[in-house]
Amino acid sequence: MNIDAYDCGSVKHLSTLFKLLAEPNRLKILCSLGLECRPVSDIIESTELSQTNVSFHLRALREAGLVKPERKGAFIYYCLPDPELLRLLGDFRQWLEEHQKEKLLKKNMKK
Amino acid sequence: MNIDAYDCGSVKHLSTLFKLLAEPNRLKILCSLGLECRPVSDIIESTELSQTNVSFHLRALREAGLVKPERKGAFIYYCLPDPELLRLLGDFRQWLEEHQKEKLLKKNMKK
DNA sequence: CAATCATATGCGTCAATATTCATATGCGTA
DNA sequence: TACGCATATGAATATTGACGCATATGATTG
Repeated sequence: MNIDAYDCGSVKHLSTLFKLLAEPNRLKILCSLGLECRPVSDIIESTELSQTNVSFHLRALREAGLVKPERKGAFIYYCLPDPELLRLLGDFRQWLEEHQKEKLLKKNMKK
Repeated sequence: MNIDAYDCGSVKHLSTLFKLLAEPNRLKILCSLGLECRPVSDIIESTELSQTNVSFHLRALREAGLVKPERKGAFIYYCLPDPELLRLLGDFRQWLEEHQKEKLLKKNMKK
């Protein structure tokens, strides 16, 4: 690997994390949770996904520790154990917005 | 969508970005570039991937605007148009390290 | 122009992942 | 206990994405 290559740490672990975040419905779920804890039924309603599908994605997020389940009676509430993740998502979102402005700018300038 | 749901902006665009970053070899390429501009042959050498494969991933990154090609004679140099992306990767990496110490991502790591 | 080097692209294949349907499990209440 | 609601899981299918091979394109040099 090249001398001044940037150290991304464990590429494998990073990509595992990104893979989880790369699924639109999983992102939707994370965003619909926000900083609150919500029962699965809420998530199903706000994301408009099938129960099976929500459960499937929640499992992936849960096993990765990105969401934490907590039983309350018949319901299971899910929440983010670390809201810092939302900040990171926000950073990316902001970068993306700026980045796309530039891209549009370049496109328009060429014509 | 719920009232206090977190606004992740366009989930579709975000997930497209994460999908690009979720591929280990693409991450490798980005990291091997670092802040420098390098010809494809360099990338092939430092990542130890096949020429076809590097070209394949470079195309994806290029079309998303994550890398920028620049012809110099027979060579095509690639670089990050915005080094800020490396900072974001670094943030994630750091977040990951802190959470690794706890119990996060335990199952996905074994692979 | 021919030969060669650097890089890109079309195509086929294979593996991984998302989605649905049907069904199971766990909890609260009558 | 039996029943209904909330959530999870297994099997089957559909979709996506990575990779290699062969070949094409575009630039350099003789």
